[in-house]
Amino acid sequence: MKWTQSLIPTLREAPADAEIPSHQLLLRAGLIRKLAGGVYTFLPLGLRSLRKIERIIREEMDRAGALEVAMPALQPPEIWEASGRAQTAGDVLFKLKDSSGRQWFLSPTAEEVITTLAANEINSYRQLPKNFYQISVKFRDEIRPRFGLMRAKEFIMKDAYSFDTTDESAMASYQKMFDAHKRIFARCGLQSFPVEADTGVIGGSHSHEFMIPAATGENEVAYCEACGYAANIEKATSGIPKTAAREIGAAIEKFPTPGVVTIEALAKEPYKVAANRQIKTLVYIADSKAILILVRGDDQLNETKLMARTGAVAARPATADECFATLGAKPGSLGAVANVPADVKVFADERLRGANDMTTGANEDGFHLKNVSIERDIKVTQWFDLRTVSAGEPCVKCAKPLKIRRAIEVGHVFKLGTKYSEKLNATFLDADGARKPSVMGCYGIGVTRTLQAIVEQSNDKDGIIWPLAVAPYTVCITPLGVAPGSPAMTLAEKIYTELTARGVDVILDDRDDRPGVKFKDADLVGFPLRISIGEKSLAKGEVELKPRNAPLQAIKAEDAVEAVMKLVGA
RNA sequence: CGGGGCGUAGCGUAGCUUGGUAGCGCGCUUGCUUGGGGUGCAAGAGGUCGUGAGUUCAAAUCUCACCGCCCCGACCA
Repeated sequence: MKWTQSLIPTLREAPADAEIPSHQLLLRAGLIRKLAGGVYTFLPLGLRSLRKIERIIREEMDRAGALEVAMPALQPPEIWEASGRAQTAGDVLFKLKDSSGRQWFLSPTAEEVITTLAANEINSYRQLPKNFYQISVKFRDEIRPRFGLMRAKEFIMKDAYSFDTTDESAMASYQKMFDAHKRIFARCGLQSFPVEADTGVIGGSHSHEFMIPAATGENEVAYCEACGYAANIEKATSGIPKTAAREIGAAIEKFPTPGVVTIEALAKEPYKVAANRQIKTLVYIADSKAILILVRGDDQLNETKLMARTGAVAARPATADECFATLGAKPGSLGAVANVPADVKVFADERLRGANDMTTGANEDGFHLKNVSIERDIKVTQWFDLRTVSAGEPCVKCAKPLKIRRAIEVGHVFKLGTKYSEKLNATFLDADGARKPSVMGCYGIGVTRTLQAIVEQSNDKDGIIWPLAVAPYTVCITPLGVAPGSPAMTLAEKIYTELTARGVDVILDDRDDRPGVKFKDADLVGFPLRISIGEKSLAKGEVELKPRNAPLQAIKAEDAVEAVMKLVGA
């Protein structure tokens, strides 16, 4: 490709609405343009990288035995009603009507479609296991599109779905996909790491996310450098000890705390009740019903755990009015010792089990209770792990201190079990003559997000640094004069032709611009290799080979093609 | 949806407080110049100041509504 024949609209300055480096660079290097919030056009350069990522994905999925299919983006609501997700995932669904008034959903994912297919086409254990995948545009009515391609309303996703006869076989399919994902990200030049994850609205029992460490990531990951434990903060647990039991305290005592509505205030003079000796009482509205949650004063509730443990589909903190209606007091004086209505469930964090000598709200504004023993004085409906781990807590596996860092989620593998196959009748006749539901798994990669994650992970002050495998062009040839027939241009075209013939992606910067402009643009776009051809070095029979991430080296003009071939490993 | 901020040329921005001629840098066009890290000079083109209403002799500027965009939170590949 000749530069002047492509469209590479580089920008000196980043558009004001781009916040993070990768988003700015994708815009500045002329790879993408925004059409609307969360909706982007891929320009020629951006599309080339995208296609290379897709190709890697296809190769690895095929290698893992998955079968490529193409499912419709337009999906009938009935299958979503059947799976139950019309309600649970309703908020992200783009809904539209055709001219006859019939409703359709735009596909945010395809469990329902593939399970329907399996229900119709798979009848025998002899046909299993099977794994289907596709790479296609997905639509999600994201509450808040963000950071360019990172969270978009329309994006490209690879989604794969496995069907197995048994749990053990399903775990093997899961492991295959887990390994394939790992290889895909490695081949894209990404440093990824898998973490244990919550299963969310997709459901299922077992799940890992593939994370790319990045300060701008939307996820927090707790990990242990000693033993390798790693989990999304939404899922992570730690080996932190339970609250120490003390000598049996005296009877409960109510004491006035006028104006005290925070843990911190109660921890200060004149009360001096340490946060770890307080019980924090939270009122949540879970699926329209009030529930109470108890965590230690110095702990934070983990809402994802709350939803996962209680099975709630939607949960939010109660408003002050709702708290008052439930317990007769406002936030700041809430407690679970007295005045808890019989139909309000009380969920307590495991760390509080056995705790005594605790202080909590009295359900009377301006009063707290002390000498509370949680098992004696509070009717706990159920105990769960509900707290959020923090850095420095002992690892659950090896007790070394955990660390926490931010990361970008680029892939997610789930073991689904029979949730969908049962609801959508994806059953098969087993060797024993029994009809059984297939055991499923699903495996996603955010392809457009992966593209941006690569840029986020690999850039410097001058621009993008593309890994070889996913660069829009591998080599940029930069003649410093472009007059037709000039020595530099003639050699540039010769090298261009030879490299192209040998299967290397080359772009020839034939713009009649000053060298500085061309160098800056080549760095900004981030081509892995640049060959500069100018009169000075040409006088010595040399050209310059400049890897994007390594020092420049002068080489004999006639060695240029071989030198490139060696570096691209072809 | 709750909270915060912003909409002026392709990009970045000044002007708005205190109403009166829309300005700058980059980019673009033309000519000359320069020619190994965003060359210099000159001449140009490009704007219904997000949209609508209101106040006023007069609105980019003040008021209201709407739309769009960005950031923090809930969502997630």
